[in-house]
Amino acid sequence: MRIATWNVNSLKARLGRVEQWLVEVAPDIVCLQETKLADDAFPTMAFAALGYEAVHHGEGRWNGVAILSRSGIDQVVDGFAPGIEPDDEARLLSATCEGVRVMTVYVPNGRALGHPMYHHKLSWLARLRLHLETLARPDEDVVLCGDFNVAPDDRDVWDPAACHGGTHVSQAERTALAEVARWGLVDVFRQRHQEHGLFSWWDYRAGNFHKHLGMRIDLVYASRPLADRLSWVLIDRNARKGKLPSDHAPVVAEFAEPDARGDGSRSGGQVGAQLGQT
DNA sequence: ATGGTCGAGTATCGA
Repeated sequence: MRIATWNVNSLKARLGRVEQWLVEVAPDIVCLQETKLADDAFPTMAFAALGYEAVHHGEGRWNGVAILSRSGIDQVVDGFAPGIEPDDEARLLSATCEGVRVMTVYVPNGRALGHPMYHHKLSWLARLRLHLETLARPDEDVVLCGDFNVAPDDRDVWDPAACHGGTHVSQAERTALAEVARWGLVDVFRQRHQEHGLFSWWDYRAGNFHKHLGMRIDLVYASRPLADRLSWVLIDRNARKGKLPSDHAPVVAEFAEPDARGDGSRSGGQVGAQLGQT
């Protein structure tokens, strides 16, 4: 089972590239973020034509998250589970696809340390932990993926000194993210690849992509039973290249079937951390 | 990166 996550930074602006990428990569399940669409503008038919059922939780101008699946979608929950203080923005969507509990998230950016939106971000991550506790169990197959707007550790930024004092790297954000993971999730990319400098997002400005000034903030968290079946995981840096790219690259993870071992044998050997290193 | 760019939408704001 191949699961992907991609912050597309406007699905309207990106639909052609997303369609082409789906054909090339053929994921079974896709988590999208920042569709920036209202639900009635979501391109359901375009995805159906490629064999995907889709659910979308959107609001219009900003945010917006979606799940695509080749094998059905049930038990859909928009936003936080009942009983948790609701989010008035469309940043979270949960569904069950082929026996896997799938959650797509677009965590608030935070703007600046100490800004009201920064405190909102920390509270949002605390509520995400409650959401997991409410909707899933760590001994099931659970995947939580998306744009977390937090770089989990210093290997995930180009220069920790240059980033110091900004959002995405503060101890409070990292602790809040670690609390989410402590529910019972593994960052499968970091489990498989330990090197510094493997990024999923690069600012559009100042040629940062070409200078390799980025961050790894797009993450695939899997519950232990699923993480134990990881065959390979990579960042598709090629999707950040060329005309009108998103500022994020997709992350793709392949998991073996439940009765098989995730030792990479199904992939025919070692698979690297990135596509398109140059 | 304190912004050189995008995408929203049409003046600026958010990332």
